[in-house]
Amino acid sequence: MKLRFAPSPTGFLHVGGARTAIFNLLHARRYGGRMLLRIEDTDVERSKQHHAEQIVASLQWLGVEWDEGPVYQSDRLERYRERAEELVASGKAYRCFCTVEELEAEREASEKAGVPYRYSGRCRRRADVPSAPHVIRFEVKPGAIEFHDLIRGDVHFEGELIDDFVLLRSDRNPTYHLSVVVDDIDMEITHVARGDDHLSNTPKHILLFRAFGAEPPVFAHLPLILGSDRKRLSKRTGATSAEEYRDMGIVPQALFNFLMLLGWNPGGDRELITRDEAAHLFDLGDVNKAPAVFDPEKLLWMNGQYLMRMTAEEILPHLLPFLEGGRPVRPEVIELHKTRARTLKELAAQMEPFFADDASIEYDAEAVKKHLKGDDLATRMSELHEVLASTEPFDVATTEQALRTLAESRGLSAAKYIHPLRLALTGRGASPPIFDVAVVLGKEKTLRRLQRLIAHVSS
RNA sequence: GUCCCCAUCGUCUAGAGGCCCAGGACACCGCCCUUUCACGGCGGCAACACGGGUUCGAAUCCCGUUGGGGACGCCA
Repeated sequence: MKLRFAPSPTGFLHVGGARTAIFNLLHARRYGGRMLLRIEDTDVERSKQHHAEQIVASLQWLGVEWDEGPVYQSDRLERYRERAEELVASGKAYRCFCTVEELEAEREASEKAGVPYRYSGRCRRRADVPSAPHVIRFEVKPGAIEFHDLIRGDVHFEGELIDDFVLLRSDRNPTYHLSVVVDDIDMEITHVARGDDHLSNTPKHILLFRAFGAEPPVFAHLPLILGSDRKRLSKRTGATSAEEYRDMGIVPQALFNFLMLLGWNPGGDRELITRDEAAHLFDLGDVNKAPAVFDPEKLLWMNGQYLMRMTAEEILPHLLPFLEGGRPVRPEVIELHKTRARTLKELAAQMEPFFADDASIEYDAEAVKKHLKGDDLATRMSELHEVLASTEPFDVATTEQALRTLAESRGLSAAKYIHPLRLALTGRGASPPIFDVAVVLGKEKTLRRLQRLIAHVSS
């Protein structure tokens, strides 16, 4: 068994493409098959090398591995020409000398007449004049074309409704139909899992496989991923590329997991599942037929679930790009925040107070209004400073005990000390448990920041 | 327009004739935990598009309607 993911390098890795890659990989892994990465760059106008590189990088980031490739179709142009000529020689394809202008005129005329356009086939019997510019077209014979799709079931098309499609363009470069089929034969692909949008191309491909005397592979057409507008996911309704999700702080494992669940589920009520676990359960035949709407909100939730389950060491390499100037981060700081963030970006922002200079802590206006009040505030904080200064050891239990004892001795609630202390240490109204914060910050910084708050409220 | 496909809570889905007056998850709303914020726990809101069949019995099978999507390139 051998599967392939075959993106065309005309842009970034689209999440729809990413899911196709994931499903191909999972099916291959499940059945001990191989996975090929093939770059379909036969459209010289639109294909760009840097896009190919970005796609490769995105797949690596996502954790989609391949056993062969990447193979570039642009390296195999001669092979496609050769095979197209074979079909001409055997009478299954013919040279068409119609110009693009002529064809456009025909198309327009049909549209005006309100009849579905099909190429007239008028070049079919034309004598060979190979020196003049021409394309090579495949002759589609009437008759039903049927195939079994792993996801769609039995599908059938009428040959009468299929155009004589172009195999080789006038610039001698192959079209998608030719290169895909030639490659799938040469590379011994057994299963083709691709987007639904290719369903209507499949009968053409089957005809080509047969014309080449090859057995068509098993097909599986994946339903599309829709945006919240229920149309093909597009920029209009949100981020569409894997890169964008990486840049907003989504961890690759979470995106992989989320995408995998669009149209498939591992059974039970399980939702959090790793790539390697899914590799034991996945089957293309279990994929849903209906298209799925991409819900960014749920992806965020899932990312949060991954963050809190990952160790600080696992998070760190992903987090680094979100930290200013590659600052050193202690694992304890990550541990303190990872259950509170849904993205790496949020995580980095929440960790800010731990990197900041004591002098650069800014007090959140709303929190100030709420917690920095009372005539005795300065006194309270001074006493707290005094108590904490003599607290030994400076650990969570001891500092907490010290603060509570002080509060009790003054007949005040602990909150009267805790909230201002949080403001002093983080500048914010919300943070991880304050004694954890103090301990991770260390006695020195804690006292300095508290001192600074006292100065602030005394002035 | 022509061809093809799809149809369970707002969203992702479970469901392959009786186990379902439909289960889980996200989101939302309560409550609990917590003198913050999260996490977590408990509870709530919320769906079988519609109409005909078939059957003792239909979310599940068939037909139609409606709605949605995709494809109709010398793009992939």
